Amino acid sequence: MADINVNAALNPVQGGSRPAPDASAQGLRWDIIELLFFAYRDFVGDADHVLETFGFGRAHHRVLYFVSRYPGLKVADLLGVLRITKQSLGRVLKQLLDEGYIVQKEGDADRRQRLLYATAKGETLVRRLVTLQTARIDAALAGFSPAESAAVRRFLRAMIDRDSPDKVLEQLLGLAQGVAQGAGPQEAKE
Amino acid sequence: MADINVNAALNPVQGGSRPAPDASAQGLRWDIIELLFFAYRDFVGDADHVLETFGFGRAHHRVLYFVSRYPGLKVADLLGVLRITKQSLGRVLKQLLDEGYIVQKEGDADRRQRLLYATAKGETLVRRLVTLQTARIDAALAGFSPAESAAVRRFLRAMIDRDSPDKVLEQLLGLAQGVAQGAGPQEAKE
DNA sequence: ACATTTATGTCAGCCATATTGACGTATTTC
DNA sequence: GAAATACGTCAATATGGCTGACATAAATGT
Repeated sequence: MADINVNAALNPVQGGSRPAPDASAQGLRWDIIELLFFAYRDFVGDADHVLETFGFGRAHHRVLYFVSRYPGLKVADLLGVLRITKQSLGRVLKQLLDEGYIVQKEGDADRRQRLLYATAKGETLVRRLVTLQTARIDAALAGFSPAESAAVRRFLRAMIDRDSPDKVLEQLLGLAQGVAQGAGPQEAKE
Repeated sequence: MADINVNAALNPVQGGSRPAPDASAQGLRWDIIELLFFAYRDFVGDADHVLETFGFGRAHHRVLYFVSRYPGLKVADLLGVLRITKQSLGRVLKQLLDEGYIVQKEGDADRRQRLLYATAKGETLVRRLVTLQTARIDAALAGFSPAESAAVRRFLRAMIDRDSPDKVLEQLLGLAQGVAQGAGPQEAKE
């Protein structure tokens, strides 16, 4: 019933058939923009549902995820990666510490640092979330040739700012692809 | 200086070299998960900067975008697409109406409906944002063969929930790929 | 040794965006 | 005429960002 009107209205203008009023859609990537929006929405949605049952939000997820993935992360690094302020991080981090998902350890060389590590409890939750999201990714990549999967990866990598003020994670993404060993800031300079 | 410690800590554990404490990382897609996070962050970041100068946020962007792309969208449809509540939409939509980016028209068949349309002013802003994001996508896809681009698109499509309660946009995504004409809810059933 | 810088934490308050619940109003439908 | 629908809105609340200010401990520089 409602569907009748829905369908009447729901023909995308720009990428579709109509001549498009003003400038038409010269080479604009409406399709990919939209696909990214929905893909990401559903991708994070997987985790959101689980997190809700823990009384956590996306902020907790991001913090716990990166701490788990990069054990010994400094608070400052985390701030750089997440691009949020100390104060914003403070709240969520405190919760994760209080509830035993993360622990802090004094830095060896620099005792001002509070290096962050996920506890077993934290690792368990992260793994659960990663497993969920992996299932979606696996399903999406089902039937893809190695070349096609590689193309997807290359695309995502190329979508990321190279020249960002991150320092930290941009290097990590250089690593994340397979360089894993060398700790140097080389590579990933396109 | 800080980089020394950074590099010491920043070896990803799961996908990397270490044996990984507990379960190891059996087939988990850490890399793609991370790539998606950063890719999306930077992708929406493009628009965020522009929107800031207009006093708008992401919420405004999403509303304006979909109204522009699917002229005549009903309020209820928009709520379904964005997955937010009427109240949340209300504020943002009111601003966009007040400032002349969007107009409402009574539905022909059903005069209770307020069909939404972007004004020229609204279209201009949307186009600017889409152009920005298109530039990033174009850059990312530079040098991709048609088959590789297609793989990227297929991946993104496959990441989206098929069985979602959206009705609306899931059909649109069926359309968005090229079916554009038929208004039927067929296709895209994997 | 003392001053400065750095790494971190924290207090207080603000803003944007989301939520739920309740209610109002016009319009369509049964 | 009653009920359901499409939409708007009021009020209260939560989350996750933000800025500014200030505190403490440890490292660093002169």
